[in-house]
Amino acid sequence: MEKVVEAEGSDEGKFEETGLETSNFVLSSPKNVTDPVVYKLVRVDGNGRLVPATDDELMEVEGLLENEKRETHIVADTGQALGCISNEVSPSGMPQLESSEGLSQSENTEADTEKLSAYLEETVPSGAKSSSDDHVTQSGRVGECLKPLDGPLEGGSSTSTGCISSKPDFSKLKGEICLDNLSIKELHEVFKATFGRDTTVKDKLWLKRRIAMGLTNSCDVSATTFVIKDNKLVKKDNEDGFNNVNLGAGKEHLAVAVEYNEDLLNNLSSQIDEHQTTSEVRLGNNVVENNFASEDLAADQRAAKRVRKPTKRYIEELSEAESKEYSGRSIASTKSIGFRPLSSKAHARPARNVSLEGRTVITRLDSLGGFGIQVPCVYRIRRSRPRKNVTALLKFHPSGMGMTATFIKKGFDVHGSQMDNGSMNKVLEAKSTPEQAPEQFVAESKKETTPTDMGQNMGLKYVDPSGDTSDDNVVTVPTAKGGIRRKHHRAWTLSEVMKLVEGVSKYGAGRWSEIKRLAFASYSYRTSVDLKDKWRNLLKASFAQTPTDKGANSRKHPSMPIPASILLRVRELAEMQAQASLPNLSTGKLSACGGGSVNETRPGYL
DNA sequence: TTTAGGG
DNA sequence: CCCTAAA
Repeated sequence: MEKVVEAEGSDEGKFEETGLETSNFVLSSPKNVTDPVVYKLVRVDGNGRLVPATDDELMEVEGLLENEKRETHIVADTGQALGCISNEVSPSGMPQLESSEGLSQSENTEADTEKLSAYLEETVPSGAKSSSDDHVTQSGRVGECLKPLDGPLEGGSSTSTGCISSKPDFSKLKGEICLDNLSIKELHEVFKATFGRDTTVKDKLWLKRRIAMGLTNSCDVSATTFVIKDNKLVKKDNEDGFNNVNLGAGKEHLAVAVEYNEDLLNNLSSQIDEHQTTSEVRLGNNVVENNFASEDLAADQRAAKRVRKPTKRYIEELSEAESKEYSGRSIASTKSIGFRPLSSKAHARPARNVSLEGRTVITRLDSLGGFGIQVPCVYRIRRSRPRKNVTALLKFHPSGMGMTATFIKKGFDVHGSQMDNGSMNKVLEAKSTPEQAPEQFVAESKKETTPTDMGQNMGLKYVDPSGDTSDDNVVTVPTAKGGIRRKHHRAWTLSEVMKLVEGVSKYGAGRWSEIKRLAFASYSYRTSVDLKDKWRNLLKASFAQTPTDKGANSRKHPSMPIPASILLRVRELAEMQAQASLPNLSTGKLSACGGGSVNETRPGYL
């Protein structure tokens, strides 16, 4: 808190490049951060010059920090809203926010997101960085980005809301869930029930927040007490009466310090989530967790993830992830790298382009504040089907590994230089599977909006906090035909199940690809087949277990107990559809065939 | 490519 | 979950 760092030229350049012209915002260059608590105090005045914050400003900022700790989420939210409004008002490409109130507000938001993205940039040395970076930045100033941002906002909640109407009940808690009274162990259970994965985090607050996020489909869980009712967080303290005035404070030359606040990160990740594609979303989530870890809350959790060491599989997936996930954004990222001051950064972070989704932890050597510091990075590796080519390749050439390695290495170097390797381009093209863009989601959610209880949760953005951070267990199963096939297992989270149920209710069972596309756009894993299988299982479970209501619930460990409410819904849907399809066919046939055909079916019985 | 069903 | 036949 005592350090005031001047933003680097590179950052300045970046902002200019990205065309930011808002009168003032705060820069952050986490690179210089030596202590994960806060940082960067820089003031920017109208002409874009950077001025190191003075001690006075520092004090001022400290005051603000107090506020921010509590109100950050609100600030961000209102800022968003404001941004939307002002953008709608002046869609003419005049993104400037005019009212002084609005100015300072959005300014703050922008600053926050900016900082966060900067932080992300640091924490997530991936190609996604620059794009997400730009994205966020733009969303702050250009209207176009706010639109897609608005859509998923509704859609996200709409999809999950419908089915949450049956509250997730953890057998112990009905209706109202009060996380405050739970022990850590209980919180762990709830956590698992909510996200389908275990956590080793022992921090109650963290758990509560996380769970609350999951249950409320919102990131806005920065309250200090956690009582969840009707999927909404009941806050004891400060009501929403707080009206975004406080922070506005109408400071033209505002120096804002941003701490590594969970709220901010959550908000950011949610914002990113809005319009980023899956992998980036994952990154966001990872960052959140990672950050928590850096706050020594989830250290062990991270440690758990670090266990697995890179294997052949890793290499394989690595290369695949690179080609598959990286492709879409790689263009953009290289582009942005192009106009970036220079790749001194890039050199500092060789791990950057390894893989967007890599879950494997790589510690990269980074220079933070002049010290060489090992920064653990969590990457996710895209789950993928085994590639026959690769395995074949590896079999044939003992050097197969080597090849793959060089391939990857190229990925490293690709950076600014163009990809000279034709084959690589080819791979990229071939493998590039542009994930379903948010737009689709938006459109869909718009037209699918049902008048039910959707409205209330409208504004809440849902980030499946467990989402992609959960481990994917890869188990190798020996197969008869000599090969060994890998079995990926990814526990279905409650939210996924709910999405699925809702998807089925909307589009009907059997239209898996539709459901996958529309309701699971953000889950790049979960193929339509997966959905189908899951539904099949749900069906089985619902019919098998509904009679004895406690069946699955009493069973503790086996697998995540699916809330009875959901099973009920499943059964209803199943029956509905059974009756929806059968009568149609039978009536059709009967009416068409008339009485003549009666004999054919069951002559003896009639 | 997507679905359905078996393993 | 994976695999595969059929559409």
